[in-house]
Amino acid sequence: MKKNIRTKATVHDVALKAGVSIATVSRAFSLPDVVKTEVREHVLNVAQKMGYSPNPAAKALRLRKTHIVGAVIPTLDYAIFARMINTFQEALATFDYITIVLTTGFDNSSVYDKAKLLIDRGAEALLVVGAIEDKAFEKFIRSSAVPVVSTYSFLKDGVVPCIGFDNYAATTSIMDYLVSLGHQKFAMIAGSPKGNDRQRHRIQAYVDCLAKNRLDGAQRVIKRPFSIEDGAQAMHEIHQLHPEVTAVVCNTDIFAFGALSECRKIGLTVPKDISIVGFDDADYSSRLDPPLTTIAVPAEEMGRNAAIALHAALTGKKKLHSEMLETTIKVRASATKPPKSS
Amino acid sequence: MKKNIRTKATVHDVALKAGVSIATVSRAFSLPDVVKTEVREHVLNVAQKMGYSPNPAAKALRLRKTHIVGAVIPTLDYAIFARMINTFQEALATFDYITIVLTTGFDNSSVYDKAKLLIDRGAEALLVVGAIEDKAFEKFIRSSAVPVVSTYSFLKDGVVPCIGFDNYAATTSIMDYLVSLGHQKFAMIAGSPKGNDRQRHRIQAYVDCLAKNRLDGAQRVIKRPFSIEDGAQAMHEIHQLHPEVTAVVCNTDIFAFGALSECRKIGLTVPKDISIVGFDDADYSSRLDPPLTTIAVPAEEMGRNAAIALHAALTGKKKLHSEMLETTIKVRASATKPPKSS
DNA sequence: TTGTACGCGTTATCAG
DNA sequence: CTGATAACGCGTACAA
Repeated sequence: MKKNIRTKATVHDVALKAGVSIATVSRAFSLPDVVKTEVREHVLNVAQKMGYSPNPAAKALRLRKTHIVGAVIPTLDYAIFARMINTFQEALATFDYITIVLTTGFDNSSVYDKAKLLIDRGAEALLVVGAIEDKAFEKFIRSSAVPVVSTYSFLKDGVVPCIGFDNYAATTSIMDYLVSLGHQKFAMIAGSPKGNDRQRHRIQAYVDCLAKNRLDGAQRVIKRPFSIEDGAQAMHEIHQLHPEVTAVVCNTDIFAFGALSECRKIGLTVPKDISIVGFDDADYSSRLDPPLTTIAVPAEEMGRNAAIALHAALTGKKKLHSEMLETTIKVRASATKPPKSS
Repeated sequence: MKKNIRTKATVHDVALKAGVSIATVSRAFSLPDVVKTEVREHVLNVAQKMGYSPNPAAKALRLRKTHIVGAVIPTLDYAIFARMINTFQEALATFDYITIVLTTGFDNSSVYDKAKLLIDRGAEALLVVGAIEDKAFEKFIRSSAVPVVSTYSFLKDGVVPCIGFDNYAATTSIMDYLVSLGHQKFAMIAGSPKGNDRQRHRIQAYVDCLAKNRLDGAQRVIKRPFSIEDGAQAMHEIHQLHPEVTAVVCNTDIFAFGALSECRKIGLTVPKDISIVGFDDADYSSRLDPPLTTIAVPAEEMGRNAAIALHAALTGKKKLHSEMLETTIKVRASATKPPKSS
C-alpha cells in the first residue's frame, strides 16, 4: 500500500509532510505546551500516521541520556534474583527507564567486566548483588560518577550504598532459634564463599553462634553449588559422616528442598529426627513437606527500592544512601526440639 | 589525581592527546588493520589510559545499528521463562548483542505495547512468547522489517516463525499415557486461556482426547492463575466436587506442586489414590514427593536457538524459519494405574 | 597510511 | 509561537 518504510521516518519527513519546521516537530513531542495547540495536534497526527517515533540513539546522543540502567546479578535462573529483577525492571519502567540485565554466575569475579560492558553500553546507573570486592572495580566506580547500588547485603562500610539486609544477623537469628529449641549438633549447607560475601557472612554467623554457645560443629559446613540435587547430596553426606547432627541450616531454600527430599529417601522424619531450616522463603517453601522454617528475604522490596533510589539519584532528587531492610524468620514445621535419644 | 572526568573522553580527546586525527582513532578501534601497527598501538594505549570507549549512541546513530534485541515474556518470576531468557541473553551476548526484557503478565494483551516500546528503544529483533493474536500487532510486524520469533508454541501458520513445541501434541501424549494406564475420570488444572494459546492448545488436547476415548470430563477444567496455592485450591475443589476423578492433568508443574501438597493435606495418597501429572519439568519436579511425571519442555534450547536464529537473520546470513522442538514425557512416580475400587 | 569533512536524527539556542 | 542552525560523537568517503 502506502510507501515502503525502508528507513524509518524522521523529524525531517514529518516536518515536510506537516508543513512545519523540524524544530516544531521536535517540540510537538518534547515541549508540547510551547507549540500552538492546533499545530501540535496536526503534527502529532501526521507523525502518528507516518509511524514516526524519535530515534533513541539520536536522542541519547543529543541529550546525553540513554534512559538505560544496568543490573548485574548471579543468574536469572534462580527465583530470588528473578523476583528482585522483575520488580526492579517494572519499577524502572514506570520512570521511563529500561533495564539491561547481565549475569555472572555465583562467583562474582566477572562483575567488573559486566559492569564495564553495561556502562560502555550507556547504562546511567547500576545495580549489583553483594559486596564489591574487586579493587579495580572499586576504583572504576569511584572515578566514574554513575550511581551504583548494591543489593542483598547490607554493609556498613561498603564501597557503594547498599539496599539489602544483614546476612549475618539473619543467620544468627535462626541459629539462636534452633539453640533455644535445644539443638547442640549442627551442620550447615552453604554455597561457595568465593566472591560471595552473603555466604561468607552466613557461615561466619554460624561459626560465631556455635562458639558463643560453646558448641562444636564449625567444621560441619558443607559447601556446594546451588541446586536441589546438591542439597540432597550434602544432606546425604551429613547423615553418613555426622549422624549426631540434629539441625541442618541451609543457606538457601533450594538446599533445604533437596535436604528434605533426601531425608525422606533415607528414612529420616523431619522434624522428629532432624530439624531443617532454609533461607529465602521461596514461593514453594510453605508448601514443602513439612512446611519449611526459613528466613524471608525482601526480594521485591530490594528491587523496588533500588529502582526508586537509583532514579532519584539520576534525576538529582536525592543522593543515594544505604537502606537496611528487614528479614523475618518464618516459623513453620520443619524445625522443632531435637530428639530425646540423641 | 589526574583530570576529573566530568564528561567522558571522545575520539577527539584521544586524537588530541595521541597526536593523530580523529579518523585514525576511530579506525584504530573499528578497522585496526588499516592503521599502521605502531600508531594503532599508541592510540589504543592512550585511549586505554584515558578510559575512552566509543559512545554507543553516536555509534548507533551513525551505523544504524543498536546491537540490542528485545524480548517480551509473561514474567521473569516463573522459572521456565527465566531459564529461557537466561540462555537467550547469554547466547546473544556472545554475538555482542544485549537483551532487553519486558514483561506482560500472562495475558498477552499488552505485548503489542511492549514490543513497540522495545522497537522504539532501538531493538533490532524481537522474541515473544506464544502466538501473535493481536491484529494491530500483526500489521505492525509485517510492516516493520524487524525479525520477530515466537517461542513456546509451534504454529504451522503463525504470523512469524516459531521456535517452540507442539503444546497440543504434548498434552495429547500425556493423556494417552494416562488412558493407557486405565484412567477414565480426568480433571485438568489450567491457566487462563485468555491471550494464552499454549493453555488453549493444552485444554483442547485434553478435550479431544477425552472425546476420542468416549470419556466425559471435558467440563472438569479448572482455570486458575499460575501459583502453587492456586494449584492446591484447584485440587481441593476437584476432590470436593469430583471425587470420582482418578487423574489430574496439570498444565504446569507449579499446579502439580500445589496439587501434590494438597493431596497430602486431605489424605489422598499419590499415586495410589489419584494420579497427578505436570507440565514443564521444573528443576524441583524430580524431587517432589512422589517424583512428578511430567512433560519436559526445551526451555534452554528455545532460548539458545532463538538467539542464534535472530542473529543469523540480523546479519543476513539466514532467513528466519520455524523450528519444531521436542518435548519428552518424563515418567516418574506420580502417575500409575487408577485404584481398583473407583 | 592518514586527515578532512560530512551526515546520522535530535534538541537547544537564538532570532524573528 | 516558530524557524534556521549548531552541536552531540562517531564512521567513512574522499582527498592527500
